[in-house]
Amino acid sequence: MKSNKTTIHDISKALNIDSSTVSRALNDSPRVSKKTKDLILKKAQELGYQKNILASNLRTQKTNTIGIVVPRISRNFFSSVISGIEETAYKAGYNVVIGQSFESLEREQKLVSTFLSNRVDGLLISISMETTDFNHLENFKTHGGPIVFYDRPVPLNNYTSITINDFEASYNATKHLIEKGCKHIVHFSGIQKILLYKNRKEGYIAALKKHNIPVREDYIFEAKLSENDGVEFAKKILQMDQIDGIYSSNDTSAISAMQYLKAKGIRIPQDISVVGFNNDPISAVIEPNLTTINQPDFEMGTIACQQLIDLIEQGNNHKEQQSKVLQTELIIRKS
Amino acid sequence: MKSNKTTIHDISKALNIDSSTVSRALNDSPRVSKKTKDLILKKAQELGYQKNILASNLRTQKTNTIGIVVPRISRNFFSSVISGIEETAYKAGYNVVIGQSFESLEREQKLVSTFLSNRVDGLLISISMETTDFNHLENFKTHGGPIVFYDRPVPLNNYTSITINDFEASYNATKHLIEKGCKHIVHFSGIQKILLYKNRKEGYIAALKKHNIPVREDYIFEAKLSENDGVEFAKKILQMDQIDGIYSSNDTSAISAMQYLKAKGIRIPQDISVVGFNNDPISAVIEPNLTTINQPDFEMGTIACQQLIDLIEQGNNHKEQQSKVLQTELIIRKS
DNA sequence: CTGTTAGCGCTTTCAT
DNA sequence: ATGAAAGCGCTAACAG
Repeated sequence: MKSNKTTIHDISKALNIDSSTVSRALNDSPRVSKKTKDLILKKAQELGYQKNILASNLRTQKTNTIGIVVPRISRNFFSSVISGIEETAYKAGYNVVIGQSFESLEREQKLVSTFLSNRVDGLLISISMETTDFNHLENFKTHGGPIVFYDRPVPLNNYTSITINDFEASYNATKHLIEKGCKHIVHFSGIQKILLYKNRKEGYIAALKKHNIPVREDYIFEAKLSENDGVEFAKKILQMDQIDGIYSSNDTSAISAMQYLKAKGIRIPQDISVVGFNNDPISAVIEPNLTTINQPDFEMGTIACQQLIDLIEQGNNHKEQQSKVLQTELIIRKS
Repeated sequence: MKSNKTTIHDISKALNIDSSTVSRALNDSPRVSKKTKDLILKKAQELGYQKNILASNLRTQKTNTIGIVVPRISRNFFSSVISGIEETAYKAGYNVVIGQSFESLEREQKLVSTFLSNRVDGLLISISMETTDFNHLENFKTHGGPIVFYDRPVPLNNYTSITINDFEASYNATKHLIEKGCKHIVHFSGIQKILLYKNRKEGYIAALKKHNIPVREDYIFEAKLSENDGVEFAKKILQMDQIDGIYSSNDTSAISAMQYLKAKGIRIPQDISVVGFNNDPISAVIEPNLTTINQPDFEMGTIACQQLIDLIEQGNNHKEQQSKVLQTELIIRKS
């Protein structure tokens, strides 16, 4: 009643063919004659046979499963990445299991440990904002399987990672504002411990320097995690006179800033240009004229997943790690 | 190198204790003395032992894993439900695997079949919009394990389901508009084959009738799936004179309608009241004054998951199915 | 091309 | 309280 009891042995008995042959036939091995194969397949169908993957996995020491660790699936960027991963994984015959870290190191460690005990064949991970210690990942690599990092850069060598060229994206965004004539550009940034924000800030600064615009520390707003930061940012801006451009590399605070302004009935003046680092449709709705930096999210998923599969399937052949840096695209919306 | 080779037999040999005792100790069985238990636990730690779940699962015929089928994780409502599920599942010692159907019946069938072969202990599913045939689910129930449906109602008996009282939510939303003085209320609806939209439409109609307001078919806009429908809706509204209220039970088209209007620079006049069926922050941003129907998303996840776990753990004791209908809450934003 | 045999690592009677 | 032994269902040498 409970379970689908038909096993290869049932087929084996019914047909008087050894179970190993049945197994081979079911796996479409070339070492079985077409005749017996057909016979077996027919019988299998008839008995409603379904392979017991647990047994198969135990035997082969392979689960054909990829573990994904993601900060949170509700963020548009990440859910697109996941879709890209799924697509690639399924095509290659892999399943995926997803776990959310919710930006907590502790949860991330638990997830990785769960994936390890569940013997996923490899790991795709975008580290949490809290993650500065990488023991759990080193451990997974030694005892579990290959790891590919996506989106958030890590200060580690000998790992494959698929990231976005944040520096360049930031540089271009800032350059875009400068070319529109902006001279006083505020930058919404994030905690500098996180490489991503650091790189973006550096891109911003580089663009200013290149165009001989003085870098003013009071134009750089560094958010912690909370959304309150956005409100603070908005208030600060309102008190500043000369601002003619905003470049945000931090969605969360930018959105909350905009919401705050909107709630107050304040519109960002037309003569202030805004560029946001954002794949979320919400930003386009708040500011239809916002120029956005488009990140290749789905593509990032496909590439990261493909890399991981390559690593899994080639075994530990000491192949060189092949990290990739993807480019972004500046989407300029017209009013 | 590849795998964490330590097994219970290694511990067994190292300590000259039978592997069965080791197994018992590791599972904290009361039938092992505290002394040997401590000894074994210490050794296990020392050797970096990690249980091979695959073997354990094979033996026990249980994976401690719950399969979740969701139309798409990027929708805010669903990602909240998932968070609720995860929370409950982890607390009870279950893992979850998530699969997206992308509103396609075919993908849904594949997912369910994958979950079946992977021997998940039970299934939580919100069916795709295409799903009118339920064989894959009947099949899962017979050969796999219990199923709990969440959010989207299904025309099946003998299944547990956690849904929202769409009729009442709709009724209340419409009533709210009527009480604000609206007499010409447009309703954004969806395909009537889908029970959810049908129930919502019925709630809308019931409220009108109750208050002696004529039901006009030309006020009911039925969307297919595409976002274009929203644009059509917006255009229609612009051509109608008397409209003083909008009640949307269909997020997708409502949002696209609003985006269209916004892009055209048209604001919904203050004298038109809008109620939306929406847990998505995007709507609040588009229309800060929008009154929304708040659905208990996270809670739905916890309840559905708990129900499923109960079903899994009680076995097939023919316990009655306990479906639940959750209530919504009308969130009235003040200008 | 097919059969024999052994075993993946764990759990679980059944003895003792 | 512990040990012996069997087996979950599948796959993979190795023979023939």
